[in-house]
Amino acid sequence: MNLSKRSEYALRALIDLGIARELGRPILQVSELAAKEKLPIKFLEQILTQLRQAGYVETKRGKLGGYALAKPAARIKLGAVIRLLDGPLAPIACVSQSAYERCTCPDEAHCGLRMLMLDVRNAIARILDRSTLAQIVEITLRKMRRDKVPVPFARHSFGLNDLVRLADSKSSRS
Amino acid sequence: MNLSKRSEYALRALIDLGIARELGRPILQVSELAAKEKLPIKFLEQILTQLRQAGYVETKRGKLGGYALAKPAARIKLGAVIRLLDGPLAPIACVSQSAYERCTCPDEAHCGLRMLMLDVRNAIARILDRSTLAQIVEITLRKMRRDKVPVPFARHSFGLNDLVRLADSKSSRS
DNA sequence: TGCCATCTCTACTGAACTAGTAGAGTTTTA
DNA sequence: TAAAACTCTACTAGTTCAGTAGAGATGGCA
Repeated sequence: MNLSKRSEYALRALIDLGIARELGRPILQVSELAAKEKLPIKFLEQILTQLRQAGYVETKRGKLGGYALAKPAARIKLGAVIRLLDGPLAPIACVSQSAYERCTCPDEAHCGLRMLMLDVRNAIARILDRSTLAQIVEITLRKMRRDKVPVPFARHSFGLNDLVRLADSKSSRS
Repeated sequence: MNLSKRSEYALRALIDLGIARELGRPILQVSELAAKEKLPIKFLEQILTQLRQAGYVETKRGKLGGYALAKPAARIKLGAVIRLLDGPLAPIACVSQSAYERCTCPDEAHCGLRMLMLDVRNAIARILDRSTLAQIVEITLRKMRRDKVPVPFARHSFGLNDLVRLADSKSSRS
């Protein structure tokens, strides 16, 4: 019943992109994402490429480039993301909707194991196919604000980039 | 979200043993189990050994030996069997009850991914930790009888063993 | 007693998968 | 034009999966 690291990192990255957009920073760089989640940068890059090819994110190349969500967070279903990276949600192929395969049991209609696993698969799919990135982002932000935890990617939380930008604007004005 | 073959075969075997006991045949041989489910016999043997060590089945060695459930089917929780063979039910370690491990995210309490996966883990556990072998066996048998499908391991479905026994009893009477 | 069917235990293995690493190449901006 | 980003392809060490193999122990029966 494992979620692979690929899927885990993909979801973390999407959630971060969702949060950042919500806070007015639509584009994040791989290095930022990797740093925040402490992920190997090259591996994350690969995953983001996969997400781009599937239409979840879009990229801006060159200096000041980065990744952004390619569609509204409300239209990104988390189940679909996991299916993309990890394959079917179902514990065994004979109860998969997206990748059904007959199993070796003589009579599916009277297979106890199958009935059980169908329940499990439906329970998983009910959660994952209903929840959208927008929901997760919203809940996360609400919780953080309620608990007065500093929100990541916020404009007002100054990072190195902000300092640089500030210095630039000052020097150009002088 | 995969169930390994190990777990799958273990559950199939347990269900078969449960059905067989219900029909008055408490002991089955590996060869019978393997034949019915079309599983590699040596692999199944390994799995049954594991089930024995964990106290789910007991064995009778020697001629006419075989495997039987070691406790009432109502006391065998399917979640526990899967945990034994496949490890924790949770998709990621930071939401596992049985094998919790901290993950790399800075703040678990405000991790969106964690909230989602906690939901998934609970949904899975709710099903698997509540359902017992007895339930599965009962449902399976009821369905089979309702649909008039021949029930496996039944005494009245004559196999080689029955013929032998019949021949024996006849010759002893004559 | 000896035979044979059964379970037991340990070791091995090929294939696939996982979680990366490496590095040269392309694009864009300042 | 240099630097900072993304892009693409290839490679890999380690682990897991799904078995296979075979010698050994045990118990029932003739």
